[in-house]
Amino acid sequence: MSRNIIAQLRAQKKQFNTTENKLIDYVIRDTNLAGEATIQELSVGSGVSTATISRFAKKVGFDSFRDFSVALASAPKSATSDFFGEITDEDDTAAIGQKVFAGATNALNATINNLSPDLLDDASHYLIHAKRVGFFGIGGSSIVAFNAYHKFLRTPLDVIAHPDYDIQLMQAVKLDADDAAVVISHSGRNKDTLLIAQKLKENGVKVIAITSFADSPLSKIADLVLLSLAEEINFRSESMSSLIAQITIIDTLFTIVGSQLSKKTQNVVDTMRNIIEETRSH
Amino acid sequence: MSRNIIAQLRAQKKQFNTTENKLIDYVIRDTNLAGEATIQELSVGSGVSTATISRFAKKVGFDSFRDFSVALASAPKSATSDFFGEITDEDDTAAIGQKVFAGATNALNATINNLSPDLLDDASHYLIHAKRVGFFGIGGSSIVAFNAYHKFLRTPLDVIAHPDYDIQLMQAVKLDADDAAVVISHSGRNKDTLLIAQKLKENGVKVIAITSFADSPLSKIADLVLLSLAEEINFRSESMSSLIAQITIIDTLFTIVGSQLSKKTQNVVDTMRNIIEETRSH
DNA sequence: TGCAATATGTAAATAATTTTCATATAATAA
DNA sequence: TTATTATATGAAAATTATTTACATATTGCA
Repeated sequence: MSRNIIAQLRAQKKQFNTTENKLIDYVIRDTNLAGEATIQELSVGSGVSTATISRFAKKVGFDSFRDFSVALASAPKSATSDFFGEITDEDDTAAIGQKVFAGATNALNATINNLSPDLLDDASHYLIHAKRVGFFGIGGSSIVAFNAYHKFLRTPLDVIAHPDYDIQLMQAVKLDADDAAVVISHSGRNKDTLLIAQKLKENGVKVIAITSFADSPLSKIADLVLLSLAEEINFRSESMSSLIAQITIIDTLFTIVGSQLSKKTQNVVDTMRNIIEETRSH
Repeated sequence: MSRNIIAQLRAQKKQFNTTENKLIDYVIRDTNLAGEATIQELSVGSGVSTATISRFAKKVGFDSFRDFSVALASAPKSATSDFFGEITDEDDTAAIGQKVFAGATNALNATINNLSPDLLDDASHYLIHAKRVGFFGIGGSSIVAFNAYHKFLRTPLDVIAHPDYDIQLMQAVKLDADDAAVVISHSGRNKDTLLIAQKLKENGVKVIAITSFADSPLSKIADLVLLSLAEEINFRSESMSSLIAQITIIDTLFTIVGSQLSKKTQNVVDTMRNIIEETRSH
């Protein structure tokens, strides 16, 4: 019972007559209400008799109105919509928690739905074949860049990163056409970040941008853009959720690169993980 | 109708008697089937009379069995389960991307479903009323701690953090009973982290732990534990997803603290954001 | 325009659900 | 441990919801 009855009714409106479309319109208008209603309530609301509704349910492929009703109730809702929205002064702790987490979940869904596997393939190809890989980001994005550096240290790739802008700029200037860079910026418009990207571009470095805006200056400079999407509820929540998406894009690249390297890489991962990451306290 | 009736029934099994739990078990075993069944079918399947089922529906807060049935039909399915699993050598780029993002999404859902608003209230109370707040984490968790520091710099709170273990230890030793600390560790067993937590505890600092394991040594030391949950597919993916959950817990605390402070705080946030975070390139 | 086919709604027939009542079970007090 | 009281359960009666039959209205075709 995973068919989406609403999508089906929308697509097939032309195949039904006037009375049936009266019912369809009523059901589509408020699917939640329709899914909870008895056939009598639906009849009063739509102006179609219960007998016709019963027949309609059979016509669209159900054994009974009851089965049709179940399909309405289980039709996909717009995900997490009840808890998705701007945090207001009236929100208590539970509501704030739900909204922050819903924002992050929606950012993840939006981002993966937009990410092209071909772009991911190209990006991981750049990383694997580069002599050296640099990760760059300013402000909040420096945390993503440093997290990326931290993760890719576990691969055989030669990677560099630094939290300070001045040192990032010096690192960028020293990279050349044999290298690759991942430049991370939520807006894609930060002046310092753009200067770094510009230097990289001038040196022929392959530039992978991770940003939220496809038409930003950073996207125009980059050879390849991976979008980290987040709903624009307000600026504060957007950049928080976007950071979650950025980190998960890095995780994905790291996993793809790891998967495409040899079994020896797996051993390096295990060994370095044990040394650096966690040591049992016994 | 956004309540998750299955999660509710699972959480409240202790509040029901033998016959009622017979019904609950039957319903949980196959929620899809139960959502489509008439009360008679459910009675035959579960061995509970239709009269008792009708009463049970009212007991758990519905007006009628029909409404209960609708709730079953519209209960959330296991999110993105089709793509949730271990990354294998046969996975192509698209599958890897889906699985990494599904792992992150599931971590977020598991974490928010377990987070108690009372605990969040207590944690934000500690933070707001502390003279100074320190964020501590080693290895991958240091990134979460530094991200937290970066975010809470935007609040009027006096906050400290440092990526190096030696300096974190020195900072911990200097905190006292007027202060609060957030200690972040995925496993809750890292020796360096535990030493820091121990020093904090000895000094009477209020310790908030963010960890994935409720019965870890860190949880035992802490005054308050916020769990960052992630399915244990394998160690690598679990700690990646757990980091996403940790960051989102920090985001939630930051938002709650911000919401509980004055409108003046909002202005501080806006001003500092413009100065530090992003500058338009024109 | 007229006729045949199809659709619709009312009402009767059937199915599903709720409530009542008698009995069983669990909890409590002596 | 036993007796009493309170509560739960299921069978059956009462009520509500749904489907189908039938009469009439509407649509499509020649």
